[in-house]
Amino acid sequence: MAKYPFAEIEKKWQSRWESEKTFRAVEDPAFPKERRRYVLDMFPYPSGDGLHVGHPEGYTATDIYCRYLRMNGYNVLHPMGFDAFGLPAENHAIKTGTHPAATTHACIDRFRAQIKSLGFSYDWDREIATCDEDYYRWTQWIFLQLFKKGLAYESDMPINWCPSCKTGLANEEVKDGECDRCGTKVTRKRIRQWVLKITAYADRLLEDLEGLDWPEAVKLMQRNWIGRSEGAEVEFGVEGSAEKLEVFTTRADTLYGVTYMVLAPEHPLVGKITSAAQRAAVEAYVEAAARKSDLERTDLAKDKSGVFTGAYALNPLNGLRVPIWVSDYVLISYGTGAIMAVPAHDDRDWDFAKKFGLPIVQVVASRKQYEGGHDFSKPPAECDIEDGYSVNSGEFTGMPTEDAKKRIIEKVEREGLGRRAVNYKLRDWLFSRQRYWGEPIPLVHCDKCGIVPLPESELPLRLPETKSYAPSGTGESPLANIPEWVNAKCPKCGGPAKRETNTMPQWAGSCWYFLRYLDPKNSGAFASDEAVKYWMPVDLYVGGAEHAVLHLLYARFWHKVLYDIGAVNTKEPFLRLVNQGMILGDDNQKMSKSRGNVVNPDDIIRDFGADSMRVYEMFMGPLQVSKPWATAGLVGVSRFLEKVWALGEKPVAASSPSPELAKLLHKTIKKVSKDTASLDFNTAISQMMIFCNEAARLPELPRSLWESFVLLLSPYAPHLAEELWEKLGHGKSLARESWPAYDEALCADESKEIVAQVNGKIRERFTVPAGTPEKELEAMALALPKVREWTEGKELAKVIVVKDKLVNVVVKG
RNA sequence: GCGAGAGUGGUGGAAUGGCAGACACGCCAGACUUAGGAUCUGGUGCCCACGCGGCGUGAGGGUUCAAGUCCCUUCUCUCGCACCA
Repeated sequence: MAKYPFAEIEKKWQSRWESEKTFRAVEDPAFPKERRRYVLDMFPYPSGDGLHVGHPEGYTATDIYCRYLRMNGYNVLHPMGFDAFGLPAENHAIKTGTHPAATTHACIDRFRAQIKSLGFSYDWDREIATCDEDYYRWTQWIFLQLFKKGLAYESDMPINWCPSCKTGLANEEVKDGECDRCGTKVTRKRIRQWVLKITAYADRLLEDLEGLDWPEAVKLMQRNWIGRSEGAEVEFGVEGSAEKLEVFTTRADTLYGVTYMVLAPEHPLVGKITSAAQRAAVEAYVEAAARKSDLERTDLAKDKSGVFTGAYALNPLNGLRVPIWVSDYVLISYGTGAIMAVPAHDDRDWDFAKKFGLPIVQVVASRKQYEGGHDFSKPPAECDIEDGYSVNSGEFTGMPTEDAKKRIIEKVEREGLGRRAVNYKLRDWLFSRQRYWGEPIPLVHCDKCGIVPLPESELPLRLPETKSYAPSGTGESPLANIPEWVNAKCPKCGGPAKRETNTMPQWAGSCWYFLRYLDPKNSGAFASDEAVKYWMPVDLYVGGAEHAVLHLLYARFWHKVLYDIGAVNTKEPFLRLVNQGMILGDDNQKMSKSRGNVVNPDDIIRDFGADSMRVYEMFMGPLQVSKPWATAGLVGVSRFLEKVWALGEKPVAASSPSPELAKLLHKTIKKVSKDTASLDFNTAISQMMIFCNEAARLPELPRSLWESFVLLLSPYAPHLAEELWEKLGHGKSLARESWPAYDEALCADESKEIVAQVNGKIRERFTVPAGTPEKELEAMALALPKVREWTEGKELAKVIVVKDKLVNVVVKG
């Protein structure tokens, strides 16, 4: 049998789809809202390496789903674009002097061609690239809205600095103390930065997760990242000083157990309260801590360090005098940067107290201890962080932890010593990068007027041309070296002003790209209200799990801001999220150049065709799990498509199929429909293989049977299916043909094989008409020779009958 | 350390609490051929005194007439977080 001419067929149909604009999406009001779907892929960063077999996995999944939806009468928006600002192009520019735009556009062209070679049904008229002026104009516009709402501010807090990328990083971009991008150890650096107040949206970002159809794991990661915790801020007096020491605690019930206080080394009070005797030691400690990177600070987590300040704090509840220490186990960036230490009920405080010989007082007891008359005047044997009953706690002694918390906070509030408070792990988003290849931040610094936003009419603020892309060396972006660009007029007073030289991080463009697809050519707005209303929100968003917090949290934040200013109509951008699993190398390891296990989609398409590539990637296993690539497995899928092609060469008959085959067809339609709708593509393909194996036995194919099958196959192997459809005499693409319907009655078997079990073990099988009553099944089973053999001489305890399935005879003895 | 998920043939993987291993790869045998990753037919979890008997879903318990599936304990792997008071 000749290999089917996939190369020819695929080229033919791809160019036909393109010239006929088969997959153009139009905002046709004839489709009611519930008949519209927005199906989105996470757009790629077009790297110089080209497409990876991991990319087409998600893209194939959404493509199959979209094709299925169209055939089921949905109007589908399915766009593709490019996340095009980013460091690799800039680094290449530094080395070679090539403009990053040139590099990027070359990469985009390559990516686009590769993506097109897989025959995806994108509406290419809506393609966008985040580095295009026409696109980043609106990224800048959104930034200005954030600025105007007071959600963007300058700060020169110490930031995470990647010495290799020569740029600041958001907390989310630091993994294990290393740069998320290049793996370089992150250090700390103080430079002026732009920061977005994402924390102002913390509660909403948390609450609105509830209604989303997202993987629980991703929601959990976001919840943990936001890290909301409820507690109280309590003020401690400082002995011999007017200063107040404020701490945040979630365990107000342990206030009587405070035996010392700890300030973060960066805490402003450190310098003020340190005694003369301790000053030298404290200063040395603070300096040493400042020199440590975040990684070093967490590396030393096991072994606590610290210095006594010589000062004492006064417990607001019991007046007890406790020493104030400085230690880097307290973080300046969380809560108030100071803690009340309760070593009896906090592991970290326990370790610290043990190391420095500080007192430990038990104030919470387990029920057992409490009722057993335990002696609470002695220090406890171990640290216990569980809830229980308050002890050694004055008027609160005896209360369960929950009550004690509430009552103590009430008392603290009543007496003006503190207040109920909520804290978040989430920090504001470090939004500026000291790089060239990103969106310029559309602000100027004017001596007279301060920070002034550019008028919206002056957008886009274009990146200037330059010869040198190298960082300025001062930690500022290369833009700072271009005086013609930096020196500008203040839009407010007309006086001299300097442009902001920081650029935006790569996340900026991807925060809203799904909105630009709605109306990509609009020059008066990022998208028209009509387009937003027509398509939003995104019904299905498919992409890698690596974006679980970063991109998805940032995009949600921007979307909420846009919602607040009335620019979009939904609180959340992505209704349903699916993470495709990673495709590993055939050695079960992550694909990487250094391991030499990378598979190039171009090679696969050349040797086996795009349809084989598509079907194989879907046949490997469930979309959501990681699975290793096996070219041997691909061969199996390729053979399947060859077999389909061979079927297409059989004569087509007007006859109707045999009842058995008709039944198989209807079962196949049912299973493929259900599994495609639920993205269970692997089992849908398996069912089509079963159908083909049967159909291959026929000398000729009944037309109705074969046409239905070709339509079922078309979302999976669209080129092959189109060709077969044409061979069947149809002049038009099958992309908008109706999806085959199945007859439920025809799916049911009229006879069933019943399993006869004795004590749960299968002893015999027999066939009966479907729907045979339980009573009859029982009688038939009991009469079987094998069953009689195993039940002989034993007492019949009971018989369980499951209609159309089994009879289980339970005997004793 | 904490949190989440996953462990099924030689391999990828199927199984509303009801026949474990669909489909595919690989392998074995045969047919047709004589080499462009061919096609077709049959077989293929393990053990066995091969009697259609026994054992089998990481391990150990439990619930149930019936457990890969539900519950408890435990081990291993993957991912995420990691002094967040």
